[in-house]
Amino acid sequence: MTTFYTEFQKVLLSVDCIIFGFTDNKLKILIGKRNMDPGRGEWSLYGGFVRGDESLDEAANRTLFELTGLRKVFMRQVGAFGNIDRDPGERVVSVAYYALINVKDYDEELRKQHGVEWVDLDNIPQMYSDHNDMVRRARKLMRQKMKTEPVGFELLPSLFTLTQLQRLYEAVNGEELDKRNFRKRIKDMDYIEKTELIDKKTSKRGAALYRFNKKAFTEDKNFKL
Amino acid sequence: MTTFYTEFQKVLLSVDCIIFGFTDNKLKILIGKRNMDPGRGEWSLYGGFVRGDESLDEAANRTLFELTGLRKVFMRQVGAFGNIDRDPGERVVSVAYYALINVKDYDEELRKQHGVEWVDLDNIPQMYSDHNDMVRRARKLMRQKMKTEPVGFELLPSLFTLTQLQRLYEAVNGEELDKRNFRKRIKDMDYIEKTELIDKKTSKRGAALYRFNKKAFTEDKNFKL
DNA sequence: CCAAAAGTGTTCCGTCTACACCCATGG
DNA sequence: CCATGGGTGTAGACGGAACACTTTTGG
Repeated sequence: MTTFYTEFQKVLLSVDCIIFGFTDNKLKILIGKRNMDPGRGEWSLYGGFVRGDESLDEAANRTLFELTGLRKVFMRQVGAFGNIDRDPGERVVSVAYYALINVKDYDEELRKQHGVEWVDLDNIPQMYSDHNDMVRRARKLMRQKMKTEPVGFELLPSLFTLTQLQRLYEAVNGEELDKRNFRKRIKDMDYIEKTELIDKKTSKRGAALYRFNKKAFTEDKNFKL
Repeated sequence: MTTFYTEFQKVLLSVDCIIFGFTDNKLKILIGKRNMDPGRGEWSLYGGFVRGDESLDEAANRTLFELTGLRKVFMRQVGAFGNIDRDPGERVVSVAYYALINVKDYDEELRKQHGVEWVDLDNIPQMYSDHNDMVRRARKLMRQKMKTEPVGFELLPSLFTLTQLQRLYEAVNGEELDKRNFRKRIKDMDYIEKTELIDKKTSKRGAALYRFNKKAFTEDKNFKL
């Protein structure tokens, strides 16, 4: 391979993952304490370096897989973070990605092994470098996406109750929603299908379980929640 | 400076600018033919490499300045583009930025010297590498921004007529708007101020010139157009 | 039998949309 | 005097918001 651009400085590239989950009616992200220098011991997003044989998206997916063992996760780029001194060592530019996962799909043992935990989005500690900025921007994008595209289901089990779904949207929007209005809107979406199954865990009466039918949802339908 | 991360490959970083302008009632972007290898002669965005002593935002602003001589331009990051083979030479990861400028602020001589031209957004030729993707994503973000924040004025002279403003929004939305409804909405925005000045260039009767008062606009006002 | 969550419609109000005519002036 | 773009109000449709009671059943 010929070297065309010799006169410019090269930099290290990393990816950092903002991994959203939903438990106890709250939005959370996965963070842990750094176990390497620089910044050892500080709270931090999970990340990794981009290898020469992979694209940025691939690096992000691989990194997420390393941490969670999950594939085919919904992921989107947040953006590149490239302030000169963002990393106290040498220059590292990082590309942040956010991911939406169902908390129950993440094995608790594996989570502990990696030393990461679910932290309430409204209670994020001071983190290493510019990681708080990354989370802020990721959250904004995620919220936007949730409003206009049916991606919330990525945060729930494949079968869910309408109350669960409502609590999720309440957590995202940061405000309570009217139950009847919410359910009315859901009823209009034929790709959110009621099943015959009943969930008895959360109430004595039992709540109908619903399922998101990805195939029935086509892009042209305009989603609003 | 200590080298902490030795085992990872470094890459070249560039920025590419999607520079939006508005003339002849159409949205345009500035593109030119590449005058360097690889890809010499192909249509391309204007870009440059990121130096060791500047952040990504600074690199983007510097690059835009080199091309246009303009400072303090509205610019936003589009994202990082990092497919392995996006550059036929060695690996280059590029961070795209979009900018909104008033076409008349860009000196025609300077433009010609750089060999770039205003090309209709709906008529973009095949471009070098992934530049068409960058434009697509930039356009999406720009459209989104224009709908929810008062940034359209960046594309217009500081004094403008309501018809100009309407044509701009029509170009962005890709559909005609009702004149009376449009003007009604504008009237409700007290930070779009009518001046005593009259523009006689576009009509015999003359049209009132308006001005956007940045100070009068506060973030809490929710903008919708 | 009662506590606790599930489930279900209607009315009201504000917002958006559709729509047509007069005005001022330069050529 | 007429062609051209500038400027103005109202009525009807639609969609979103507010709101309370009945059902089921495990303990």
